[in-house]
Amino acid sequence: MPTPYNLDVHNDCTDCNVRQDRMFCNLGPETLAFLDGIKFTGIYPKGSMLFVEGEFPRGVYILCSGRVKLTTSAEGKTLIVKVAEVGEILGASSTILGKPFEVSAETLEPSQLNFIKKDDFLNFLRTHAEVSIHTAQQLSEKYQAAQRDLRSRGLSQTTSVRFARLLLEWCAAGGEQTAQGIRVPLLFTHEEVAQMTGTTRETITRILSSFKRKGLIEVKGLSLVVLDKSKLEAMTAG
Amino acid sequence: MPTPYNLDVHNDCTDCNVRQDRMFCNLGPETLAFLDGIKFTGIYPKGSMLFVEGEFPRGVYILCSGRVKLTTSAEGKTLIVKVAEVGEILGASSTILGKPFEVSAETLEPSQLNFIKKDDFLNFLRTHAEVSIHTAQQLSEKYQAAQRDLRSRGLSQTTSVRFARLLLEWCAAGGEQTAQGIRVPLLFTHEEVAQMTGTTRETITRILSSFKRKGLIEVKGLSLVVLDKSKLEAMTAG
DNA sequence: GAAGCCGCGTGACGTCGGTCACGACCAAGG
DNA sequence: CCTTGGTCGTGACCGACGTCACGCGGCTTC
Repeated sequence: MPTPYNLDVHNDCTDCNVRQDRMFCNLGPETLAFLDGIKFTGIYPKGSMLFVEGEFPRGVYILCSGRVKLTTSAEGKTLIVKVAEVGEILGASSTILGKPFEVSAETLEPSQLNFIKKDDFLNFLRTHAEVSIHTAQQLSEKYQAAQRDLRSRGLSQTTSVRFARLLLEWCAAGGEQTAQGIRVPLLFTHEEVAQMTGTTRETITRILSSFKRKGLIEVKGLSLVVLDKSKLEAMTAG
Repeated sequence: MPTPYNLDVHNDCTDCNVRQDRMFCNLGPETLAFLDGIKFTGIYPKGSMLFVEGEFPRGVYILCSGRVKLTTSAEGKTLIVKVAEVGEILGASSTILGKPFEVSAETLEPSQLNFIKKDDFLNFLRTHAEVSIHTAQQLSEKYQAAQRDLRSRGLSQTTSVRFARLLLEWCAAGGEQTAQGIRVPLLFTHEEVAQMTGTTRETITRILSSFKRKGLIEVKGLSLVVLDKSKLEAMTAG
């Protein structure tokens, strides 16, 4: 059966095959059935704004497939806080606190998300301890990730180090070991990378050339090869 | 009855008078009684290390009175991530995830904390939905605070702006309105302020003098008077 | 009172990186 | 064919801030 955007749609949380450890939707059968009753499944094209910074939350989204970038902006500049992965819950902290969103969420590719209305979600938390705990786990992970980012920003002054760290994250997430080194796909433009590391496009271009000159990396078409991972790691440590 | 460090000790959570909205320990009577059964009250002098970055969590602490600073360090430098207030729970995210602490916690003054062992805490979460929800709320607030910090660091390049933001936070938290302006106590050394804003002691000294020269603030002994709050706000916005 | 130590003020210097400006390259589309 | 728009590369400039160095005042400790 053809689906919009060639997306593999999961209609039923109960027999969803992508549920795994630590994902929000990895719940017991009774709880999943309840979830099926309150969720609204939606398919979104690339570039959809799920919610915008400053807006009051109407509910939470669970990312079933695709990628979503979380950003915050001021005076023209944008900072990409995080790129959410499958299984994450988006907007939970704001919904729980009833405070405006502190980030905006935009799909980077066609994505499937389940929406849960605010009151349904809060009630879901109250009545299912399991869900509260999963939510607490997700929030803990987000908190720790933010913490690591803060640390990286606050303690390592140079942009090169932060970029090296980002490269290593890419290796860990989507790296493919080859003879020459680890190949990672280039999923972002220099501009976007700049927004992730909190710098400018020009600086990213310059750091890339400097890394190439030093023999740390190589760019081959649409992918990047990390030639000397250990040197990158040495940079981020020292 | 004299107590160590002249601290007003709360032995019994059930009739504790400092519980308020949004604090972790603001719970129903049955839940509080349960909490009383699993907690260990401790009094700590100034400078006690409650836990250290990298260590595996043995449990969580609830701050009953006093102030605790949360820090992270690398290569000699230290970043003060946050100063915890009464009612906060410390170490929750690491304990929930079973991952090592990503920050260190040190008392800034004599403080009372209740300790809950890891297994007791996790069981407390599972059996009391109310507690899970409170924990999720606390984590949401910490997450949002970290988010705001990240935003401030990533989008506003100048240190003056971040310092202005910190000043405004102090006004909101412990400010006292007077004829000339808002008086806030100077609770930290320049070095500590530098560690909060991610800069050096010298820079803080210079920014302070520059703010004085511009007529924004005045230092009177052990307190600081904000003369022109609106100008500070204008800085942080633009 | 002398000798520390600690927190603070300030000057000189170097550098990382933001800003501006311009040109090359590639795709889409009239 | 030429235009338009987006991404990438690179050079020139300069301002903010980290680093080093030193002096000063106050506080403990002997």
